[in-house]
Amino acid sequence: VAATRLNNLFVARLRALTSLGEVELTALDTLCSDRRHYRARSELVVDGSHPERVHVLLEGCACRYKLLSDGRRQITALLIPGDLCDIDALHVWRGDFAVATLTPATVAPISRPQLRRLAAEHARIADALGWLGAVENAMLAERNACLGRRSAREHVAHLICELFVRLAVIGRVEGDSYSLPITQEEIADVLGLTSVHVNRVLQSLRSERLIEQQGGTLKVCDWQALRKAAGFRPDYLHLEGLDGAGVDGLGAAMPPFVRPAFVADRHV
Amino acid sequence: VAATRLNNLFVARLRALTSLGEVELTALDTLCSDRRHYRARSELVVDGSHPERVHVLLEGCACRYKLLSDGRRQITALLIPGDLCDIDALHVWRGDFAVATLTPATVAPISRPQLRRLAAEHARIADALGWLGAVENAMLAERNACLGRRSAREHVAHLICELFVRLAVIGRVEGDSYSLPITQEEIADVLGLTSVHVNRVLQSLRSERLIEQQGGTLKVCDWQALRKAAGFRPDYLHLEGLDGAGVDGLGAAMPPFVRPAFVADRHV
DNA sequence: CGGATAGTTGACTACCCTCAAGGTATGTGG
DNA sequence: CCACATACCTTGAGGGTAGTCAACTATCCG
Repeated sequence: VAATRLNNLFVARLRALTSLGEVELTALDTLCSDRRHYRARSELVVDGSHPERVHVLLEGCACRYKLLSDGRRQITALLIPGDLCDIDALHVWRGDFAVATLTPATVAPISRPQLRRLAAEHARIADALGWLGAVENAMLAERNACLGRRSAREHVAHLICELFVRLAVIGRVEGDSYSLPITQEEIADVLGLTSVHVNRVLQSLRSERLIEQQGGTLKVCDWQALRKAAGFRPDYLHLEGLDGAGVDGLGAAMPPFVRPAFVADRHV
Repeated sequence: VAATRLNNLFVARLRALTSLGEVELTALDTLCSDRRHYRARSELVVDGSHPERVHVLLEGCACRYKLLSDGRRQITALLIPGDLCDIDALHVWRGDFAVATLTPATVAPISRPQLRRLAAEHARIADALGWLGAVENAMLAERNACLGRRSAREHVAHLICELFVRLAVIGRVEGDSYSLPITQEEIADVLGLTSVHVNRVLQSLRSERLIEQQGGTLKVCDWQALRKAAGFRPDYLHLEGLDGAGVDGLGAAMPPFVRPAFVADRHV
C-alpha cells in the first residue's frame, strides 16, 4: 500500500494539504488502482458527454479546453501529475469542456458513483474535494485576471512562474529548471494569444536573460525579475492547504530557487 | 417560514436545481436570517482576509474582483440575487479576491463554521454546495474562453445573453427586458476591455437593432441574432441542475423570449 | 445652478494578429 | 547514408482591433 502511494501524487498532495487521515487516503488510493496509459494528444473526456468517470492524472501533462464553433480553442487548465482532470464531473450532469493529454500520460479513471459515495460517507473527503474545487476556481479566476488585464509579456511570465511553483510542489523542479514538454501553440491556447506572438515574447524573455530554454527544458535564470515582470503572487495557489492544514512549504514570498518538494518529502 | 423562503432566492434556486429536501432547505434558510443592507459600492469582502462569513446575495448586484498592483481591475464574477458571493471561502484559508456591491444590496452573512458544520452533517448539503462550486467553475471557464478567444463584440453579446438567462432563472426578466444597473466601466472590467470600447460596441449592437437600452433597462430585440453574434450556448450554466435534478426549465435551445421564471413558479 | 457621475465622440497609437516564407530538428524508409 | 516528410520554431511585412488621451454632452441631484 505504501509503495503504491509513493507513486500516487494525487494522494500525496491531499495528504500534505488537507486534513485527511490514513483511512480516507487509503480509500482514495484504492480507487486509483486502475491505471491506464495514453499517448500524447489523446482525448480523455469528450465535450458534452455525461461523465461516468473522474480522471486522476498521475503522470504526464494534459489540459482542459473549450472549442468554439469555428475551431478557436481555449485551454482552461494545464494539468500536471497529481491533478484531478475533471472535478466538476462529480457534481454536474453534462460536461461542458473536453480533456486531452498533451504528452504520454498515466491516468487513473475513478468511478463517479463510487467517488460520490465515498464523499457522502466521509465528510472529510467531501471537504477535501471541495478544497480541490476551490483551488481550481482560484486558478481560473487568476487566469481571468491575466487574460483580461495583463499584457502578453506579463501573462507569459505569469504562466512560467505558476508552473514553476506547481511543479515544485510535486517535486518536479530540479534546481532552477523544469521540463516543459508542450508546444508554443499549446501555450498560446492557454494564454489566449497566437503561437507567433508567444514565440516573440519568449524570445524577448530569453534575450533579457530571465529564462533559458533548451530542448523541452525551461530554466529560470532570474526569478525576481521574472516574478516582477509577471506581477506574480502565489497566494491564489493556496499552498497553505485546506484551512491551513498543509505546511507553508514554499513561503509567501516564493524563494528564488526552491527547496526539494515538500510533498515528496512528506511521505518518505 | 414559507413566507421567509419566498424572498430567499438562494434557497429557491437550490430547491429547484438540487435534490435537497425540506429539512435541509429550512436549515439553510434559517442560516440566512440575519440580513444586512449595503449601499452601492461598498466592500463586502476584503482581498486577502481570512473569511469568517460567507455571503448570500439576496437582492441587488455585486461582483467578485481582483486588483493588480497598479490598479487594473478584473471582475471575475457578476453576482445577482440568489448567488453565493464567496463560496471558495468555505474551503480556503485566505481569500484571494474581493467582493463589492455594485448597487444597493441585501446580503445574508452566514457563519462559516456553521455552514461547514451543516455540510459535514448533511451529505446532501455538501453535495449542493459542491454543485454551486462546479457551476462557478464552469462560468469562470466560459469567461476564460471569452477573454482569450472571442472578439470584443462577441464577448459583449455573450455577457448580455448570459445575464438574460441567469436573470430569467430568478424571475427578473420581464418580456424581453431586464434591468442592468451597472456602468459601462464595470462591464469593461468584466470583459477585460476599456469603457470606451464597450461603449462603441454597445452602440453598434444598438444600431443593428439587436438590443435597445434606455435608463438602466436592456431590451433584447433579436435574440437569435444576438445569440449568434455571441456564439452563446447556455450549457455551461447547467440549468439542468445537480445530476439533472432540476426542471429543464429553459430548454437546451434558449427560447427567444423566456417564459416566467421557473424558480419563482416553483415555490408558490 | 454648480458639481459629480456616466455616457459619447474623435484623433491617434500600439499591441497583437494575419499571412507567408524559411529554418531546424527528428524520424522514417529506401 | 541520404531523401523526404512532418512537426515545430523563427522571422518579416503589413494590418486591424482595441487602447489612450482628451474633450464634450447628458443626466441626476443637492
